[in-house]
Amino acid sequence: MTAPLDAGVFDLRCSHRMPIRVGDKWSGLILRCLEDGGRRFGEVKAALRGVAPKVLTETLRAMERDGWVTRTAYDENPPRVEYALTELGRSLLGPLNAACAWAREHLDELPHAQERTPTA
Amino acid sequence: MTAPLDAGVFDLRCSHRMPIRVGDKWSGLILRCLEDGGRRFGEVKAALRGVAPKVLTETLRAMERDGWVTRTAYDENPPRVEYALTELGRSLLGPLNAACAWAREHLDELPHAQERTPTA
DNA sequence: CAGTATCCGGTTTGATACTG
DNA sequence: CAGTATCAAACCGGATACTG
Repeated sequence: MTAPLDAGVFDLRCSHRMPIRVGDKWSGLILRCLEDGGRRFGEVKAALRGVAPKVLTETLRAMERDGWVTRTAYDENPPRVEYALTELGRSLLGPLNAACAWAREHLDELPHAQERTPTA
Repeated sequence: MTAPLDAGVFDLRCSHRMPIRVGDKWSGLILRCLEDGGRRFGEVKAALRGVAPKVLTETLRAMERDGWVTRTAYDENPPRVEYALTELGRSLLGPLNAACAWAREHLDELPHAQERTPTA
């Protein structure tokens, strides 16, 4: 099992707000959540502070449909479900890192960086 | 003056629909419009077939505020306005190209590529 | 725990017509 | 030509409560 996700993970890896995003509001962040290994629904939800369970489910299902993540449900009680990146999903980390690198380098040049929509 | 924009430009450079986008719906496309030099409002509008003038204006103004493009109005009649990339805006082409490269390479692996929301 | 079911509000995008 | 004004719709994204 991988280390628990630090709640401040996104502040550490790359700036939270960026002018480039993957798909919808949460997909890029979820990619980051899963890059070190499979995570449970609750883990991802906790890392994405504030996301509604409905929205998280929708996003994860969309990513599953697109072949970026796998969903594995274990028949236990209480239930346990694990999400993990596919090879395809992992390949998205390349362009995502390029975007994060750009943000780290140029974010301070954006006059209105603080008001932009939240992204990955 | 640069060559007129081919109406099919986006089909040639990289696939029109991508899982990564810049900012809002049109910003990435506009970046592509301007990468070969300044363009007039009407040129960009024609290349982005179907965009409402209101939306295009809003998007261009937002990009201007963020320091990605410059707007130059010539006091002529009929009026002429030119939009061009700044150095900062040009630097976005790096990550954008990384995203386009990803799309070219993996788009056929996306089960639902056709139904995704339009992006850059 | 891992979701569904509802309801809801705001932002985003658009169609259309008009103007300096 | 390069926009603005107005109106309308769609589309997220979210709050909250509930369930196997």
